[in-house]
Amino acid sequence: MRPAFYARPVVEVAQALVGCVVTHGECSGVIVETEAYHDSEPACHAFIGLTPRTATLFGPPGRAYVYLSYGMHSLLNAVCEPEGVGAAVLIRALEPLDGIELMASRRGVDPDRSRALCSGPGKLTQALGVTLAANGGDLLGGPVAISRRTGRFSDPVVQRDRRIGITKATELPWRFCLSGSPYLSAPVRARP
DNA sequence: CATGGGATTGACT
DNA sequence: GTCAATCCCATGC
Repeated sequence: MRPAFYARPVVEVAQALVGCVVTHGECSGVIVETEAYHDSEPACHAFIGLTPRTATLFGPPGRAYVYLSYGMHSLLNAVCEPEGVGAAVLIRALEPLDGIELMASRRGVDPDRSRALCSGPGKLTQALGVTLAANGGDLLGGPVAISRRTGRFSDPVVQRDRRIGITKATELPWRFCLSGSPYLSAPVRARP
């Protein structure tokens, strides 16, 4: 992935990340679901401005923004847009690729139930072993890395939907899913 | 320093 | 469908 990939409008990057591969150690998976967040809308942590918590979001693009949700789940984001703009793409679900045994053991589920491994933003970080320590790391070459589309994910069909689990700016269609994937955190909603 | 709110998940009715 | 676990951090006194 080139550095300029992330220095674009966050909604564009969110769509472009579907089909890319996230790797941490021996574990990896194909991104099948993302959401975009931007400091211009209140669902984004960066909406409140620059604070210690949001510093990573306003920093250079191509870094990992990892934060703790509900006191127990680490959520992985890719920081986007030029430095000074607070924007990131939340990685919401993966199709498991490598290290499935290890991911299953971290998740405490049967390895045969591969759809239970990474079908949610909290699940995938637990499966990959990503913690708050990854916050601020370089996604191009860091411990947590994202690489470009290959094979059958080279030219994915991506569906748009509204974002999940938020209470503000719920009308924005900033969720992106790999069409027909059985590894999503939730089905794409029917068109209104 | 005390308080309250989550970009979630899994267990349970 | 409902609900609690659990903790970082922003805010307010």
